[in-house]
Amino acid sequence: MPESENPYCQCLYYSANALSRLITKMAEEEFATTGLTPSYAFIMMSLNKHEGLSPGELANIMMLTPSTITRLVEKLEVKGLAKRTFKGRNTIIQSTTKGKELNDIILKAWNNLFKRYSEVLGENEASRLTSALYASAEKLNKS
Amino acid sequence: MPESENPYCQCLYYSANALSRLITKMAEEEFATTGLTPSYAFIMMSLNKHEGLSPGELANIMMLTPSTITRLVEKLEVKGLAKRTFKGRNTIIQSTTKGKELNDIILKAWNNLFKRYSEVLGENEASRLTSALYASAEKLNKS
DNA sequence: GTTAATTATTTGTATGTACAAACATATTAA
DNA sequence: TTAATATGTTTGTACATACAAATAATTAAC
Repeated sequence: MPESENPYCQCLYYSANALSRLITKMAEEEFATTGLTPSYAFIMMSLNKHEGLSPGELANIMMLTPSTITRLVEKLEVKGLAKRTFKGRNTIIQSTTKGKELNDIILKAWNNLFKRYSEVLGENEASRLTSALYASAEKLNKS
Repeated sequence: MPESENPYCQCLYYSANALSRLITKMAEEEFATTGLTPSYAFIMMSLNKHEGLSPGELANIMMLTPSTITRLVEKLEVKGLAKRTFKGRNTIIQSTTKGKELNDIILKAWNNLFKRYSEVLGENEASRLTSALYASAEKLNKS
């Protein structure tokens, strides 16, 4: 639909969600090689980078809520990619051997995703858009 | 988290989704006065503007799938805000009197949403970001 | 040292969204 | 005119995510 015909195109809520759905679909396609959907893949990347993270830390990194992290990690445990150890009121989440073995494939998929949307949007435009999005998310997060 | 510390801030998937969740939350707060969540409010605005839309048309306007539209409209029917009439394989969705009465409140909420995020991001920056998002969504949609 | 307040995590429940399959109708081709 | 194909919509099912409440554990206050 051409911009002039869409009454919602000047609404940040509408446009941000439209883009989010499209890029999520593309990410799902690219991460399919890993057997994971993007959220899970991002958590695995974090766990493979840092040896032991709490749900709270992971929630911060991912900009998700702790309860969502719990839900996602439960499923990674079932797949044998992550494990939790409970210590008092704290939980430590770690990648398993199987999880670490996945890392290269995940990074490759992530890179393919980057290349794919950069081809559609142009590398500079994609980069500019991403920075602007992240900066705005930071501002909204703090407001 | 400062940009330099976040390894995902240069990923469009990550940033777009982070922003999407934040702006959706803000929109939910602003549209709360209407008794509707943002998606429903947008559908009502469309129905109040065009006298009779098919699920397919509505899906196009909203950049959602027809099945999602069916689901949303079913609930608007339960609330007495919309009604469907079936004609052959086609469906026509219309706003009810009760739905039309909501229009002013919805438009006011939408305007408040605009003002609120413009205050946080700056009106120019918000406007630029929205245009860039919409343009990119269009490109991805066609690719 | 016991009580109160705070913090970290998980659970119950709800919601928006999509995909694939199922229907139902319309259109085209033989 | 029947058979084959295409189109529009709805249903079954699944998933990521969040909120509010429940747990559990730590820290602070008296």
